[in-house]
Amino acid sequence: MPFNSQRAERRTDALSKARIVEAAIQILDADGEGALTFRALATRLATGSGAIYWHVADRQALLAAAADHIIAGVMSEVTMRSKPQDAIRTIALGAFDAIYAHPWIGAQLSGDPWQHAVLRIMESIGRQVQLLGMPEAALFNATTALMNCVLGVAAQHAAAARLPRNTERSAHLTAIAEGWALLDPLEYSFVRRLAAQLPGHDDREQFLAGVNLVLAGIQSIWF
Amino acid sequence: MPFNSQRAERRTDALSKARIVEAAIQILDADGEGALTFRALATRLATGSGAIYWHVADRQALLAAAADHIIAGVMSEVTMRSKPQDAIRTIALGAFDAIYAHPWIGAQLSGDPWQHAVLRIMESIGRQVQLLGMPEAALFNATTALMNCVLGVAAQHAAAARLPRNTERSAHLTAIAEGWALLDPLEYSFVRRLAAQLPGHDDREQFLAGVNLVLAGIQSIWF
DNA sequence: ACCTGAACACCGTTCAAGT
DNA sequence: ACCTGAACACCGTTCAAGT
Repeated sequence: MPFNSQRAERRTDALSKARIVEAAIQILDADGEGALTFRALATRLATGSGAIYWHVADRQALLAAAADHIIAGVMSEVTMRSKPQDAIRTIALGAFDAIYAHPWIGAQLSGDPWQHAVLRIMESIGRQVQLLGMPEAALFNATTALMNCVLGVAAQHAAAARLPRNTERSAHLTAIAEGWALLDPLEYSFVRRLAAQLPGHDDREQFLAGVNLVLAGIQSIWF
Repeated sequence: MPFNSQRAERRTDALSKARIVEAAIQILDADGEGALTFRALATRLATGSGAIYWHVADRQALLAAAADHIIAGVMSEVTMRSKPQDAIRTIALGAFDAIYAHPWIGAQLSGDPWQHAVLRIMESIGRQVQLLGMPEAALFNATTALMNCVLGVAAQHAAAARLPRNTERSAHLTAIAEGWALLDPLEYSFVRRLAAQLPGHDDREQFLAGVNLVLAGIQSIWF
């Protein structure tokens, strides 16, 4: 019993949205999106599965909160002193690294680009786009185009996010590469040509090239 | 009994992958991705739920086949006589229209960008990019950037795809707009500025502007 | 206010049994 | 070869009952 009943006794192990989200992230990182069940989560938190619903609306909200928690951390770390183009690259790479480190975020972001985590990224990027000083109507287009780079990598990692572990994920990638090699050489000449380039290819570099391509487009259209 | 036993008697209602995919598309179009269950599909096909597994590996393969069926139709309709930039716009708009008409395709494409339907689009776009005559190493970047536009709209429609009907989808959009209006004006100044622009905004035009932005970037970097 | 955990209403997938 | 449909092993979510 607390001797001061005005300040509620808070047990260290009391349930809270923050603790639930933290546990969810651990499960997601360790075993992928499929492993996040309310039963598994309840077991990890040593509680009943129904208790989670007191703090979180449903599974979708839980995933959104988990993604938002990580994206919020990444976006708050980004400090801006450089010129807008560099800042945009930094923000985009921050999002890329978050998706790369937590593939389930890829599935989550690309599965619902209206969720809070995506808005956070868009706000960060959009502010820098504003600084470029283009006409109002163009802001939307430019920011969306940059967001597409982020949603693109998000999608690329979405499928892998459902697999449980890194070892199985690399197997998944080689399976994809093999699938490409089996495509009809005439009907899929271009894809096969890309497939040949795939082994020595750096995801992050490729992502940055995409961002730079959009930035170049912005530059050439409005400046 | 067929009087000619060499040519197999084919009952009009015989099960086949094509018929299954067709029925699946009807369900998906009518009631969204959530409505596509093997039980519902079996009922519509007047068969047992297990029978479907004889023709389709699993639910994921069924969705991929459904998406591929529609994308294949769209891509084969695209005839190319114009210059590559125009052809790219035509292909991209074809993909856009398919996603717009069948939002579940959005969820499907963005959920797994290594599936066949996506490769189809990439092949079509990539061939035109080749015609632009840029260096080999740049082909990958340019095509991926254009694919990002497609995956971007795909993602934008992914969330709506889970809702059942058009009426509920428009309610979903206004709910999103209201959510944006409630965001902290200081922390989300940019997003709120965009939200104001949202009502009089044309998705298709916006999409095309994104494609043009990337095309302009390609032009300015390599030509 | 917050937590418990059994119960409900579903799923995808499998498989012995049929034709 | 192809189909049937009950059975299995799960889910998310609810809710009466507890503290």
